[in-house]
Amino acid sequence: MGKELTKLKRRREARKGFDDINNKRDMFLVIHYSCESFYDIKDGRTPRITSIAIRNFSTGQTHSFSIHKSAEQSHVPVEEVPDRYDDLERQMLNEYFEFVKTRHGYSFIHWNMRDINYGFQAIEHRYKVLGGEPFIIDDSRKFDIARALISLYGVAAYVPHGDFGRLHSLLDINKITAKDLLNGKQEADAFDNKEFIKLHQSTLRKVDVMSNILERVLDGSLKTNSTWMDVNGIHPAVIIEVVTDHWAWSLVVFVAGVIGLVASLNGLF
DNA sequence: GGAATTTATAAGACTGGCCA
DNA sequence: TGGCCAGTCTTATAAATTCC
Repeated sequence: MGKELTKLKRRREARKGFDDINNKRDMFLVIHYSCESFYDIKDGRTPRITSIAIRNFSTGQTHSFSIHKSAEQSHVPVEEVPDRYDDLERQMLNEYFEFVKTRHGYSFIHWNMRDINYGFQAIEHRYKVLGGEPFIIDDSRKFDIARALISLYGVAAYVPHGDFGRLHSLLDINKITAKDLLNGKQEADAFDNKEFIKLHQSTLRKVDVMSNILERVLDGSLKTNSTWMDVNGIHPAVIIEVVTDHWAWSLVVFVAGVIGLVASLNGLF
């Protein structure tokens, strides 16, 4: 299969994924989380999780888990939070995994949460480090909206990466207000400055804007830099590959060959 | 800002058809 | 049969992408 056809296939799969979400909106949860900077850790441990937000795509009800919330529940003053990071992070992740465990049949819509560096595996790993036994969400219940958008609109065309990632660029293009929303660097700085409420609000805001973007994809109103041809996968190369790859084309060539052979034999005899 | 992963491109190896 | 050429496939490398 040619590369244009592969892209076309991915586009169809992404579209099907979005259709599934649209048909079962109440069974999808939008998830995002914040953590320490990936780069500033010197002792080799993985970055701490600072807050997690999970929003029901249908109802908009949002559950959140954060270090500062855990601190408040345990009556730990903000200035003492760094000394109690392990306890508070563990408490937050206890709540998170209890929540996830009770969401049978739900699927999770996420933005690039796909590896041990940043993703579900990273959260599970942190919980293990803190002595917990994580509940593993099956990969079939995860939908990476960032990848799906690339499949749907094209990797190069749809939105620039910009200084703060594609999510921020997408918000700019669609004029979605980014109030309270921090970029990665700002989130890392907020953690260093113990601004946990800011971090929490940013995470909540991100699941909100992800829902907003998803809603626009489903109703077809999302603005991107992609052309109509990019979105619909109509290019001369695609047409050529469809024609040459399709079994019907082979059949046509075969029949034409037989007819030609018969005609030439008739000419001989 | 770091590093792993993904994607795109280039280069080389291989295969099959054609012709002398 | 051997050499040449074109097309295809595989591998290697480079560039882009990604998260906080």
